[in-house]
Amino acid sequence: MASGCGSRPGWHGDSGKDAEHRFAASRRLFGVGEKAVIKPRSRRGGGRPTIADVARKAGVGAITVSRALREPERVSEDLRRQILAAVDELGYVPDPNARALASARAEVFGVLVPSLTNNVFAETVRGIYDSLSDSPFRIQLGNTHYSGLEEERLLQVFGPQRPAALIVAGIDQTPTSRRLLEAAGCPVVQVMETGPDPVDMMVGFSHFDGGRTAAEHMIEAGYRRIGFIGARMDPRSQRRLAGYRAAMEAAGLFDARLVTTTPVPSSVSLGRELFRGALAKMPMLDGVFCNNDDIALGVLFECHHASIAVPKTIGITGFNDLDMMQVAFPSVTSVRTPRYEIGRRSVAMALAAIAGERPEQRVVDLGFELKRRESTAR
Amino acid sequence: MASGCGSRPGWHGDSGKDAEHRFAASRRLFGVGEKAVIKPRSRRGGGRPTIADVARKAGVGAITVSRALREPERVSEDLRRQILAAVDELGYVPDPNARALASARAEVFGVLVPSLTNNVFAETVRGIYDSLSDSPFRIQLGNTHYSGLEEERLLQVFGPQRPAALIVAGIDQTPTSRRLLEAAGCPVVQVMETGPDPVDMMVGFSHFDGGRTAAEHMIEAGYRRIGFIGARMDPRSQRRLAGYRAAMEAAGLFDARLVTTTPVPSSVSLGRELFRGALAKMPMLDGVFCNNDDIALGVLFECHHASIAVPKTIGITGFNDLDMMQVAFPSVTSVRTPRYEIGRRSVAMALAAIAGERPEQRVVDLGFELKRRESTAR
DNA sequence: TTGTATGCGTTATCAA
DNA sequence: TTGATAACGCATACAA
Repeated sequence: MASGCGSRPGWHGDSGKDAEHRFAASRRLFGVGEKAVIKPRSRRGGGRPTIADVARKAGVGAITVSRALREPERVSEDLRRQILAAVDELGYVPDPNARALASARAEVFGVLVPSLTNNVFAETVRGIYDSLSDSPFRIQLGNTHYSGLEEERLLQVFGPQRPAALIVAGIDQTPTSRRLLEAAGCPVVQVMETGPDPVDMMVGFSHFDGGRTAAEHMIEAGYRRIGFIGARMDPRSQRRLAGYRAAMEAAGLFDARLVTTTPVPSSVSLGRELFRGALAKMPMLDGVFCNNDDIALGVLFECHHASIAVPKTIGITGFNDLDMMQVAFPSVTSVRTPRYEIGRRSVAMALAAIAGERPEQRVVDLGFELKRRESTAR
Repeated sequence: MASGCGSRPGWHGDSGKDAEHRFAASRRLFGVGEKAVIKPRSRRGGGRPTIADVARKAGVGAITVSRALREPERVSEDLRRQILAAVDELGYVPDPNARALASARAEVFGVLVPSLTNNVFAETVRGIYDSLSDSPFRIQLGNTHYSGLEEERLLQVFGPQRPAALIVAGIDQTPTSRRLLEAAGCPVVQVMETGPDPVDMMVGFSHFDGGRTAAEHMIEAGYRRIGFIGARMDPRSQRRLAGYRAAMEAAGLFDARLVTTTPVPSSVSLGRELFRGALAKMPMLDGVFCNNDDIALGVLFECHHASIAVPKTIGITGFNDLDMMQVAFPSVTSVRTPRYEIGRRSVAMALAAIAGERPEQRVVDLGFELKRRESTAR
């Protein structure tokens, strides 16, 4: 039953015999029995001090305590000192739930990403966390699993929380998701890509240009039969492919058989497999532009296994420029993307909007940078 | 100012001229001006339907709606149908903040991990998300950055939210953190490691055993001067090192100069560097057990660069068994760790505890598995 | 099985 | 600058 997979316990289910499990027992400490002898004091509540306790101790009204904490400058020096002392002494911490209920705004950033393990999003999320770590804002992270429906569902869950801001990956929201984002009544930042018609704000770069730049580089380096290998093929990958295709067509080199894609999630081992398939299909391949660095690494390893010379026989270009690409043997050319900075910037923009500032630009393009390395140095 | 770094805008600051920014404008739609002509209807509130609206439409009491949603079996078929219809029609979604305030329990899992980009934790977190995705529980993720103080701070922030459960990485909490965890009044699961004296529950495996197993394998394979290379050196890495040392000492092979560690965060490029340093220090090294797979991959690449034969001249063993290890050239021996399953299991245990079930075992050891590959096949 | 009264801890409103 | 009062939206306790 505690197998972790398969059947899940019911959420509200018959709470069984509540054993002497630690916290279950601690629940009984509160007002449940004994029929309150004197005052019907708070039936539940965990004994934590409330704003009223602080107010009493400081000899002021509750609202003044509230103000002293949120807008110190609006409370006189004297009272502020007293209040802060009482807060300290009692160890008072405001209840975020009560606060959200009363103010109709939670100090929460909703963040929606398609994957938690893909380094690209992990880095972006890290940027968001780092930027918010010493702010009062919490983060509500949602994993859409690259699914528009999941995204809608999560947005529906996030909405009622009245988040202070929403950060979502991508620009291809479903109509329903767009409506939900617009109805959220808070700043919205679409990240990873730039594009027309932002819901509110955008931070990212052009994946089409990234793909084109990579392909152009390989063409310039002398490669001609350059394949495209892509896994997952989410909208951004599709645009990288489109950029690759544009470059290839401009050079009169495009051939549909050069393209190998799959909706299967990306991985190094998949990269190796796809490359073998591509090679079987087009033995005269002399280069590959990969969807991302994992795929590129898989290609590189297959070249080693099959004793294919890199960059002589096959040139390789990746995407994202993970740390390992510069250390690989040979080092691998890749397109460096500003994923951490995208996270930072998205928060900065949301924060500015929350503060009522009008953004200088609603759409921020952070660009990318081609890193030329040995794998394409013919 | 929107630079994303450096000075941050004040959180409560003078909200400036609130421009015609989209959401700022939408705020004005509500009761602020016009001095309510008829009834002083809700001053704030975003017009979203409340439980009272549903109750009215369904012709029942609010509490019945509440029950119909949380414990459907306690409401008659008829009413339930009517209520659900009204809910649908109105698009009613319960306010989680109000719910948390009223019930003194938020449907939130607090999750504390030391890193968001380290694949190990990313996988664990993914397991947690997957297990909770179709439950009513939200996830509050905190990044401790491998700092005990950060952990304390985050726990202090999580506490007042009254989370339904807390999942924290590691078993080396500071005394303060332990106190906070014990005072949380909810199930607590320490993950990644097993050990004595759990705060409440634990899911993981023995890193000491993992390190020892890896070292023993290399010794059996015929390696003698086996180095240890470790980055970050968090408590778990320390224990892996201890396991390695135990095995080496048991075989009479230990030498302090074989150990190369650094508190610097792990990366493939760092692995390469550390290995060069180790080799400079101990040229007769014939094998290395790495802290993790990133380091191992860096070692492998350096071997390629320096034309060192693997596994002949140098044997390599990694830790965690990332997908790429089996594809690498040569494939790399590694210790497979159940990180995703740890995430799943931790949630299952927490959920069971929430349901009042007594755990069969408070400490669950999910073990690990040594994957023998070419890199140690002498 | 259903409803009534009340409280959860905080902030908005408005008057002092 | 400060405070009394009334929400905020929902769930608990208890009665019917």
